[in-house]
Amino acid sequence: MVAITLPDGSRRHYPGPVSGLDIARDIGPGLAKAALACTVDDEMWDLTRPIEHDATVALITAKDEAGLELIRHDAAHVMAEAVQELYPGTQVTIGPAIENGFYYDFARNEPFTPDDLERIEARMREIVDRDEAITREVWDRDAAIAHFKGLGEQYKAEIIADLPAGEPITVYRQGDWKDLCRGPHLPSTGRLGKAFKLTKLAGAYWRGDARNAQLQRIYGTAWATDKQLKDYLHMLEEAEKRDHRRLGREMGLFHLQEEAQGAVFWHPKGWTLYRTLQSYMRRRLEAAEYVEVNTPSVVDRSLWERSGHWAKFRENMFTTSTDDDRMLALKPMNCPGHVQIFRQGIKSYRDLPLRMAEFGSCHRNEAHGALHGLMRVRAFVQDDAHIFCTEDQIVSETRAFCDLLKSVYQDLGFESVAVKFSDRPEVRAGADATWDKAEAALKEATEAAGLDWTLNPGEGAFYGPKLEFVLRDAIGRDWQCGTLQVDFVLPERLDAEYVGEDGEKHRPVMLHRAILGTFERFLGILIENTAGRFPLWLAPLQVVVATITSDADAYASAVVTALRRAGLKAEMDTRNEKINYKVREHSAAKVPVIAVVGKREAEDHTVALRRLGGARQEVLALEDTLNTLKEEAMPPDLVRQSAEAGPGGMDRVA
RNA sequence: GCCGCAGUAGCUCAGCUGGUAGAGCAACGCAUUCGUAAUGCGUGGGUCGGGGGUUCAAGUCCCUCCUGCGGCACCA
Repeated sequence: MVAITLPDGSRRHYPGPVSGLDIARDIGPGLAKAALACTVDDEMWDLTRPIEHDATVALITAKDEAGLELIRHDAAHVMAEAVQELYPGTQVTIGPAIENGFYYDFARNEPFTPDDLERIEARMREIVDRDEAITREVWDRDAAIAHFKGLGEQYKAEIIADLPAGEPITVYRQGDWKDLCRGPHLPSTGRLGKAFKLTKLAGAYWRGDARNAQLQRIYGTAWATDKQLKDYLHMLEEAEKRDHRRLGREMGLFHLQEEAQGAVFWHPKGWTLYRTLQSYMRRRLEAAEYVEVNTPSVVDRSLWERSGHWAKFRENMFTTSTDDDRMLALKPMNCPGHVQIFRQGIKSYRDLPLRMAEFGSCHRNEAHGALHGLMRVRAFVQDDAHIFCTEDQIVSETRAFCDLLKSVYQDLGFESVAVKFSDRPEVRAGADATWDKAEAALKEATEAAGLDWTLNPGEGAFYGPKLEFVLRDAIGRDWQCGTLQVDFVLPERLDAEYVGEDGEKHRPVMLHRAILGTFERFLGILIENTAGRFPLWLAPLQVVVATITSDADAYASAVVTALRRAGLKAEMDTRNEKINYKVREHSAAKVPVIAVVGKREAEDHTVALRRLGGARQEVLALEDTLNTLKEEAMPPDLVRQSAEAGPGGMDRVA
């Protein structure tokens, strides 16, 4: 007897071994048709694999996230089968499901071309039509190695040889094709459906190691239904329109050119945006009791040798030399400079925590292939700061930092942030007890700030654990922006010390931290996140006053002057064009507010306001317009400040 | 840095198997004074990414370098 418990708690009894498919049929033909796999005691199983003991079983369909993952994984297998049919001699390696799709890495001497993708996709559809049964087989390890070696599949043989002893070696057979795979899989290739598409071709190193051979990776996307596929492709097209490189050009924010690879030419509007964000950050840091400093950009090699950068970071540093042969380097980070300031004079425990901020211009010679618009540049400015504190202050400082970060992100429109917690790596400096303390402090503080985090095991810096705050760009790529790193090493190397309560000298701990990360990257993300429709307080051009006919030119000029006096960034459009044309153009340029003035407005001293994205207008008296827009354009931190000041403190009550 | 793809006017792109560059938008000029997402007509604009080669002839074919794009590796 086998007793099967279903998710709703009901129980079914079977005389002998039973498969997920049997159970599904038992429940109903609809489910039998929809079921793709099942979970047996929370472990994913093939639908046809016999269950021999009492278990809790849940059936998985394409509506489940797990079902979609199965579809994607099968798509990878079907693609591999198609590739091996079309291009004999190609070796298969690995092919997992990923977010939105799948890939498979192949080893083949000839490169695949975009035309090949079409052929492969067509063959995949044939394989789906063949509806080959997919069956699971457990093999003997040596037999499996011999089998794949015999086929010339060196990579597969290597994978099997590296599997931990005791792990069952499962081979999945679909038609005449076999692949080593942990599974599970769909019952047959027909179940995959045809809502898939091969999307891109790329190189990828075997086992992700640049010292290994480079394989050819084919990416695809796969979905349960054609509609889902269509929606996804549409979403990608839409996302492309908000690419910050495109919007940067269209909106006249910045440009890049080959003579200064990886460095940004900020145009007036872009630089206004940049400065607005920087002013905001500066106010936030000041309010959080940071002090701001500025340290040299070009620094003698000897300092970098002492800090350890010369040994660890040399490849990424730009260097220059003087006539007397001194070797200098452009700073890639601000930290050594900050320690130099800390070291001036004697510091007491009373000076700690000392929060030292700098919007310092840094340069790193990033690998050519790593450059990417504003997201990965060679010249950048961080909202950088180093907190010199005692070990006992790590918790409170981290907590304060997480709170500040959360508040800043919220102000800038990011409600949820992915937080990665990277703990001790194998090779590290510092005693285990110190690491225990630092890791516990980081965790506690992150949770106290209400941030959800995931563990990134062993990925911490050699000098301490770190938090990474990751934001996502328009097409789903993740970029690390904020960070907090606990550092026990640099104060030691650069000999930072303070006098404690006990009168003895002690080493401070350094917390390296940034919220935005770099202004460049953050602005790239911000442009994509807002699709260029910045909130009024950030918009580099807030209002355009557009005239209907030249009769209103003088009044328009008065309105612009009044707006500017009220602190708004306003421009005037008195061109001899129709109002339709002007509205269209400024809307396309994503100007948040268009103030239309014609004869009527000039006579009544009013303004017809049109908001970006809205189709309606509201006619307001000029005075009201000024007050309304002034309020709306107030940066969020100042809004809070004036609210705290209470009624009468300032105009605005949030 | 590695693999693949691409580079034609400010932008988006066309230019078949080699015969000497084209459209739309933008810009500029003229006309139009108009009530909320494109007024009409006209004009100018290109060493076809750089260099080399093949050819009577190269945007088109070959080599090479540069840059960009998509991944991979890297991201202290």
